[in-house]
Amino acid sequence: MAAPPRPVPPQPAPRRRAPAAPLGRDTSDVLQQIMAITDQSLDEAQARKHALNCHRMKSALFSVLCEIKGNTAVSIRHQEEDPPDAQLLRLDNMLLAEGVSRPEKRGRGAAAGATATPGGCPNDNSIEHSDYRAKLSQIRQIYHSELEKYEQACREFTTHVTNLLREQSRVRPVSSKEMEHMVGIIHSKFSAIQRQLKQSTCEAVMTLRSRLLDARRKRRNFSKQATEVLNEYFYSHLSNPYPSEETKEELARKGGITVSQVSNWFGNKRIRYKKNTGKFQEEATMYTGKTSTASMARGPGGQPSCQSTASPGSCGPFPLASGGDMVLTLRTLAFLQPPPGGACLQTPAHSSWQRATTPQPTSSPAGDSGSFNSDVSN
DNA sequence: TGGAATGATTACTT
DNA sequence: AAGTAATCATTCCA
Repeated sequence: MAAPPRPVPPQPAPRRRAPAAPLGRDTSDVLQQIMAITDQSLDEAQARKHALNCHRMKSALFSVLCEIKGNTAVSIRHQEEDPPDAQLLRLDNMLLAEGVSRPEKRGRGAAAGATATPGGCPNDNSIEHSDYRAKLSQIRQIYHSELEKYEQACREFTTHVTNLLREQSRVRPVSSKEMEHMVGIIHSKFSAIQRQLKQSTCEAVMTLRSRLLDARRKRRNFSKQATEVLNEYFYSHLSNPYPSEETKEELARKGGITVSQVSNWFGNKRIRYKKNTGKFQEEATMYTGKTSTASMARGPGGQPSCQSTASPGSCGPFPLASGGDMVLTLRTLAFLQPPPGGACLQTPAHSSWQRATTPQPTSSPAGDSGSFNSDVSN
């Protein structure tokens, strides 16, 4: 087998001294002049450039440069298509989702955040998120103006470089591929800047979100209506303050809050009540008075949604401090007679709650030793 | 302005 | 999965 042809070593680019044989003295001079341009001032260079353009050997020089270029075969590093950058894609998606990268639209903006934020009535959301929307709008404006600036600068610089290359192409061979390559480099540099812009915009949006949309930070006290509804249920089911899912839904609807807020409220209430029963006596009295009045007005069985009444023999832990609950007391008395077998027909009360809230004689500010612990719904 | 009240979150238990 | 207990973060009020 014949040995593969040895690659021809690239000829060194002509430096100060031109190859003597094929080129004459004129050409050598011209080349020297070209090389010297880099050491000259701008004005000198311009003058020299003009002189070169008008030089009688210009076309000869051009063809020589073409030949040299052909031989040295300066390969334009093939600019492989960048694979779609995952991080850039994420940034773009996020900016799109936040309504930053799309043109501003009325009423949009924080919608994603608003729907994700639990709690509060819808009005609250719109009021609280208006601040967010305003700030997001500012971010959007800055983002777009910066983006526009970068694009403008990119266009100008590309034009400038292209013109420069076109002009140079009069004295040296510049292929369209080279031009494209150069333009590609410029674009990739500018897109790096744009990525930076996108990154910082995303960070700004994230900060804004956490500052203005974080549910815990935007805590609002429930409306009086909601608190009343919840307290009424709580104190009227003191022996077993564990509303069912359906009841929670109903309470949520009545109070204009979410089911999870109802759950949170009952969780907090149970804990805090258990921890400091005495502190809640006044409140308990108030609500048990209210609900008993209401139930008297409604008559027996007036609370269809309250299915988790205390079971007989596991009466509510607290004495009814207020008067006006004669009916309740009598009803409670009735419950003191355990049914045959003593079985609980109702939802089983949570034993831990009952254990923990077993009435302590000292915890009753009313000191009414004659009254019975009662769940008013009984 | 400080402390109490309160809604939400989190780690853990049942 | 629902509840408890501790804690956080915010709001309210004297």
